[in-house]
Amino acid sequence: MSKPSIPQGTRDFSPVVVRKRQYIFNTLRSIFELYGFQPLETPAMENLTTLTGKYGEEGDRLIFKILNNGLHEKNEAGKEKLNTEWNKVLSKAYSSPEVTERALRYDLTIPFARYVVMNQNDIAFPFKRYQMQPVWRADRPQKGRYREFWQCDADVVGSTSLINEAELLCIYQAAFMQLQVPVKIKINSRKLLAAIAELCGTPEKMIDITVALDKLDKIGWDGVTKELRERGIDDDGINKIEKVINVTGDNDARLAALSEIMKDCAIGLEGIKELRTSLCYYDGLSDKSWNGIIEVDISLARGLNYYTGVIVEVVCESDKVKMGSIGGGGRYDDLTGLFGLKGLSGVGISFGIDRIYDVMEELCVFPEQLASGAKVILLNFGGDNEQYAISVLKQLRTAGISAELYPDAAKFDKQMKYANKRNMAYVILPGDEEREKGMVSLKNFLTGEQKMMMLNECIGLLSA
RNA sequence: GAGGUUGUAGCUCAGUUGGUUAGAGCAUCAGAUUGUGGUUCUGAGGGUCGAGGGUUCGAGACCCUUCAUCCUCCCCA
Repeated sequence: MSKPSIPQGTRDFSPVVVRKRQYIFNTLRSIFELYGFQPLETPAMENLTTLTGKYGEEGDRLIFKILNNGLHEKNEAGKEKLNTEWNKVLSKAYSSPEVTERALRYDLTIPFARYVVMNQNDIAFPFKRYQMQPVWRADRPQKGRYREFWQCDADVVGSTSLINEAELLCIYQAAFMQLQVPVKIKINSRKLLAAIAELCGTPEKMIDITVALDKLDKIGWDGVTKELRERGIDDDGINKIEKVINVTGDNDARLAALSEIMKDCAIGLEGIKELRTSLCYYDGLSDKSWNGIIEVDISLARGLNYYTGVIVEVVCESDKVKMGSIGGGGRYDDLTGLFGLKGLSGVGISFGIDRIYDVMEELCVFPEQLASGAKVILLNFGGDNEQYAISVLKQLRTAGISAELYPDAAKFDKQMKYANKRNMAYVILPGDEEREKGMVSLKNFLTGEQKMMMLNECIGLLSA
């Protein structure tokens, strides 16, 4: 049995799918450029030491490691050493430079931080970059989760201004407006979550509280209560958290109510002030014709530990589609500190390309013309007619018309069927009669209409 | 890391309590049709039933092992 296959959790993208994906990429790219972001690409592989320890214990296990080449060339002593190291690698989540020194990138953020640190002398800060590349995780694939998937990030480093937060919100707005995906943008601040932990009298349990709160959508308040208890929060604390997450009304009302609850908590007030300022800048920058909403959501936590300020998440708001988060991001105060460059603040957002694709497919919002391929095909009647077809083909392409010639003088029926399957808009039939008259017959494949005409007229028609 | 699902033609899948030579649709190729496509009609090719072992007179079906696959939990995007 030698049926071909592809590795688990990877996908082929057929022509139509690639066109649709490129439509998403192109849309996002043009928006990033409009906002002054610059493109960046980094290698598929990084040094393993760059990646390990950055994603937590769980994350480290999911890094795809690349086997060193030249493993067989060791001398006797080397072989023995390699053998012991190899066994260690096999027995647990462990890595050894003897066996592996490189790994596939796990996300775009750490390579970006690495790039910034390496090029700090050349970069003009604040540095705004966007990056759209595949990343790899040795995770167990399941629905909507792959071992190779694309991330699309936009970050600003080297500025603490909340104008950046507002601009990133605008980018989200513009992107989902253009892609015609109805969304809600949820916004919160890690400082408010820290304030909650402080209110509970357990500031050191902020991570526990955020992890539990993050599940509110999934497991409901009862589930969260249970989880909070397990994580060592007392009833008094839980009551306070309940009070905070039950704050309702529009964003102004929510923030006002929160500042009342947190009036004695400096970090909470700071978080509220930041949210107010960000939303104020956003108000000045945003497109008022957008019909989505931005909502302050105190239960929004985001999994990643490195966020320190404002955090956002985008969820699809259509009745027709059930989909979780399709984007998210936030501010992180010291990401480059991991590589020795301290005090550089950054804020970034990410688009979940694969999920956005699924949502758009479900909502049927891809432009229709993406489906068609080349515009016109010339049938091949062989002999002199083939020569004639080639001269016509050349003139069409010179005129900028996407055209192709059926390469073999196959049966007429077969060529027509091919044209049909390829979704061609037009067919040109350069046969004996056309060649002798120096004309072409152009058939509109949608209407079935066919007419013999001069090539110039044909080019004019196809250029329209 | 834990639990479950499914492996039969290129693709999607039928296949009865275990019973002769394993089927269908789609796709491919040929013909009806030598310059008019999507619809028809006729015919053809194509399978070590994921792999290995076992039970049986007899296994695609039952048992064991193994590999692959998809899904759920954990975690994440």
